Amino acid sequence: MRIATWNVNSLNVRLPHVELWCASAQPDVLALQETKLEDAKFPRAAIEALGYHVAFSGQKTYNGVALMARQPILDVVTDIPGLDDPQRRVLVATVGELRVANLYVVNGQAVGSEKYAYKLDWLAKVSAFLAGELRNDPRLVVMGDFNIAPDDRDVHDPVAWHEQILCSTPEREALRRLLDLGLLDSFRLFDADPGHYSWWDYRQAGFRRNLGLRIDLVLAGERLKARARAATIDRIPRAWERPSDHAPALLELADD
DNA sequence: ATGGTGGTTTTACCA
Repeated sequence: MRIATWNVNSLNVRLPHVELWCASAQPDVLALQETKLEDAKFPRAAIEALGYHVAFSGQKTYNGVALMARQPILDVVTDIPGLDDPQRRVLVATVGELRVANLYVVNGQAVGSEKYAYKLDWLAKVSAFLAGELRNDPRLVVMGDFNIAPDDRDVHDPVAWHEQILCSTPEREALRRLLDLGLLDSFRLFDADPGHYSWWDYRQAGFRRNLGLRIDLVLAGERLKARARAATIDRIPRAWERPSDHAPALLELADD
């Protein structure tokens, strides 16, 4: 089965991109971030017409997450105990035998800012919640826009980004603590090389010049490791007209 | 050169 995550930066604008990409990539599970749609305006019928079940947690203008799946989506959680947060960034659900967490991690704006403190606090609380999920069922996949490049291989210019937002040591340590619960960065099961990115800034012709970061991750519970067959980033939709600034990241799992 | 692009209940804010 194919599991994917994609920050679409407005599903209103990117619905045709999602339709086109699903037709070719045929993901069985697709986590979307930055839908930027309140639930009453979510294009449920258009997604269902593609042959998917869908669950969503959105708000006007900012944030918003959704989960599409070929199989029914059950036991949905969008609010985490101890994190009373109007920002819609989390959707955890059961899809077949998998427990799936879709995260739109806080960007953080700048190291040392109020939003940075919120990011680190958010990561600690979400990680504590996911620790419980992993204890319940280690067939957990945690995917989304992490807004953290795990290490310098994931950064086009590690000198320029040194200790900057998305790359700072406290952010990387927060991600490490999440991984240490028993999750694997699936992309790194297959490719240890630098130069693979999932996000390119719209500014400065970032994509054309390949000035990217790998911040969109599919983390797999260690119990899923033996079933992992491939982990990739599909850059093709980043080159389409009026693209999202993110590319989809995928994990292919063999059947149990 | 402290900018730049793109999205959104837009002339500010977020990424």
